[in-house]
Amino acid sequence: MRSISSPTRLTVAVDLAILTVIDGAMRVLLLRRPDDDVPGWAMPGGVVDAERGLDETVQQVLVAKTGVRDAHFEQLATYGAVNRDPRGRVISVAYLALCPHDRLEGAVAAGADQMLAHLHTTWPGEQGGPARLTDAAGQPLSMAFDHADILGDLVRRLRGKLDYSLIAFGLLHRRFTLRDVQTVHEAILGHPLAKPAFRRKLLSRGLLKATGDYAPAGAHRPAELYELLEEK
Amino acid sequence: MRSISSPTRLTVAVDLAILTVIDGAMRVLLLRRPDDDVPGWAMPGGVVDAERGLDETVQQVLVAKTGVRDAHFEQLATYGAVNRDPRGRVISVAYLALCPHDRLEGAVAAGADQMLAHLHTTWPGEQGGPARLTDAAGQPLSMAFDHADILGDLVRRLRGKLDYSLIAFGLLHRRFTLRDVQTVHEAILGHPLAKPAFRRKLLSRGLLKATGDYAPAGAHRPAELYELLEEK
DNA sequence: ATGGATATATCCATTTTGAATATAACACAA
DNA sequence: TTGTGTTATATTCAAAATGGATATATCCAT
Repeated sequence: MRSISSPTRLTVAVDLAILTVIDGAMRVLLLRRPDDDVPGWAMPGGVVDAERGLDETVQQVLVAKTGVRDAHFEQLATYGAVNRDPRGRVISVAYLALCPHDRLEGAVAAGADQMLAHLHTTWPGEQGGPARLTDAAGQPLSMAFDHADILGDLVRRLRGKLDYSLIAFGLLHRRFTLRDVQTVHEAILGHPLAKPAFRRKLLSRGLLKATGDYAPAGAHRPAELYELLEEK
Repeated sequence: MRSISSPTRLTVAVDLAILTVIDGAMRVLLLRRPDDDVPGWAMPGGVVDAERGLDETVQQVLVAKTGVRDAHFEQLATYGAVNRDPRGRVISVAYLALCPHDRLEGAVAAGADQMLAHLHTTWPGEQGGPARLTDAAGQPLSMAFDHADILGDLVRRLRGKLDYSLIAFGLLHRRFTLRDVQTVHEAILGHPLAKPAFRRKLLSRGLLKATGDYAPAGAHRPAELYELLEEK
């Protein structure tokens, strides 16, 4: 068996969009780049080394930055423009990781060097374009590299897959109300949905099982808790 | 600005699923691996070098292997398991390239070392799993690397995007009949479609313009030729 | 008890879908 | 010229899905 002679080798990194929904708004974990480095905010990431697969590297970064071990993650796309990193050629494989908000809020303290930024789009539906990231005060954040483009691609993909994938449930706890699911859908889509139609379509997917228990509520009727059926 | 000290560098390749539809069947260009190399059939590909972006590399491979310059292509996913190439660590970014069949048949002569293999699935719908590749006689082909898995992912993705993307039109000429579009859809989905419903839904997308010309036909009514409206 | 709030259920008109049938245009042969 | 086979195109109808509005249920606070 012939071995590969002397091929070009490049730096390969994974970048993680660690996503959650808080108070009906998409939030993504961003880290501030060091001062003497590429300026701006960026998604957490790490270089892929020779002994680790892509998924292993993602899991490692996820645990290192958030402490969360069991988040659902999936690959988004790979970005390899020659000048996307001014320090040198880096191929970045972007991943999405989904997490219920309290898991992240517990492990990630907002500070000067990291935050759960608000994630918006300036375009409707699945049109596409860069995302807009803002801080808690609504001020726009300056993004490093092509990370605003990557996050724009992410939102477009989320909107497309929302209705036929289990993405929404990765952002919820094991048990949730139908309203919780609707809130997640509205946060991702960026517009409100009609409640009866949403509920009907969600239940008709045959994915959910009513538990018979009810969420603690305020001065109103409590909502029933559902959970995902395990598919075989 | 700090430069990256001594990060791990890996071989990065692009692999191309060059797809077409011939006589109602999906076909993909495969090359036979050299005898002293990894055995089996594989998609054409090339190593990404430091000065070329991913898309540039794809275009280069496409022209080198087929002579086709204006095929539509898009990224599928990236495969980076540690042992996917027995010769060493290679990160493979898989791409889909779409081509009308006569463009490929003209440039790619079927032979002992390359062929337009038949591409099937053994699973229905968008369930997922490896693809099944066969030669002109229907004999299964032994695939190198993880290329059967990649092609399975490709088919699943195609089936999901077919109804709301322009994928089908990348496999057709500039002018085509509605039946041509249906044939492409049926080839990708792997099952027949009802003609009136297909036609109604296709036209209601508002993508097509009737030309007033008709395709030469045999002993039957000729079909009108349509073309894609240019979107702005 | 009453009212505010939210969950859940029901209803109805409209649109979309699936499936079947009818008509049109062409080539070829009797 | 006329009939027949074949495929394209048009029409029709019932069933299903959808959007929107309204009604009812359950809880807490007053």
